[in-house]
Amino acid sequence: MAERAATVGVTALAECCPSILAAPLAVGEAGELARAFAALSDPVRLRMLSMLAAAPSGEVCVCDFVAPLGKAQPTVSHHLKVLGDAGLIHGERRGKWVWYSLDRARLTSLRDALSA
Amino acid sequence: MAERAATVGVTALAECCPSILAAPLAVGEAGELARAFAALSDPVRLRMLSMLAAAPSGEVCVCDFVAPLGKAQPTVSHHLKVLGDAGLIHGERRGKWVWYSLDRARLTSLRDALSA
DNA sequence: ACGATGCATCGCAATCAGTCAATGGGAGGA
DNA sequence: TCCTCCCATTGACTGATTGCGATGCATCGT
Repeated sequence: MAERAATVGVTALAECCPSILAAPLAVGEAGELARAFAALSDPVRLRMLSMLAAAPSGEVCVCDFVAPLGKAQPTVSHHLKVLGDAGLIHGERRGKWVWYSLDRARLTSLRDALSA
Repeated sequence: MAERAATVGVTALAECCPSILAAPLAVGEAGELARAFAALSDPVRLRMLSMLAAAPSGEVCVCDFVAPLGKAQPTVSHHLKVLGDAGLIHGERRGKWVWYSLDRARLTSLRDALSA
C-alpha cells in the first residue's frame, strides 16, 4: 500500500507540480503535496538531505549516515526508504554497500510548489 | 509547551532561514525546519493556504473554511492554529468573525530553504 | 439582560509516525 | 562452503496527529 501511494505521488508531481499559491488546490493535489512535504517534516531526514547535498561525490553510503545522525541502522534505513518513496533520493547498490544520492530536480519541483 | 516551541521556530527561521542544500544542517536547525514543513504536511492545511492565496481580499473568515473543506468547525480551528504557530498565517478578530491572511514572506523563507 | 452567533478549547477515540532489537538476505573474503 | 559484513524488513512499543462532540467565551442584536 505504501509503495503504491508513494509512486502515485511521485509521478503526478514530477509531471505537473501544482503550486499552492496559484489556485485553490484540489483534494487529490493537496494529498500528493502533503505526502511530499511529510517527507521533509523530520529533522533526521532533513539532515540526511543536507549531508547528501554536501557530499563531494554526491553520494553517501548508508553506513556513513549512522554515526553522524546518532540513530540505529534500522532507523536510518527507514528514513532512507521514506525519502526514496518521496522521490527525493535514489539508492544504488555497489558491492556490499548502497550509495544514496540526491534528486535535486525533485527537490526543485517541491520548492516551486511554494512559488506563485 | 506548544507555543514556546513554535515561537522559537518562527523567530529563528525568520532571521536566518537555513538552507538544506548549503551545508550539513545542525540538529537545532533541522528541528526548526522540520516543524515548519510539518505544517505543510497535511492536505487540509495546504488547501487552506491555497484558499487564502486565491482570496480576492487576501482574507478568509473561519466560517468560510468549514463547508469547502468538509471538516467540522473544531477541526478547522485546530488546523488554523497549527498554521498560525508555524507563522504561515495570521488571524485578526473583527467583530464576531476572525479573518485569516497568508504570510507570504514566511512561505518564501520556507521555499528558500529548499534552494542552494 | 437575554438569546444567538462565531470561534477556541477540552476531552476522547482512532490512526499514524519514529525508534530500536531481532531477524533475514545478499555480497565478498577466507 | 562458511563466516563476516552491510543493508533491509519485521514486530513491538511509545508518542504524536487527526478528527469530532461537548463545552466555554466573546460579541452582536433585540
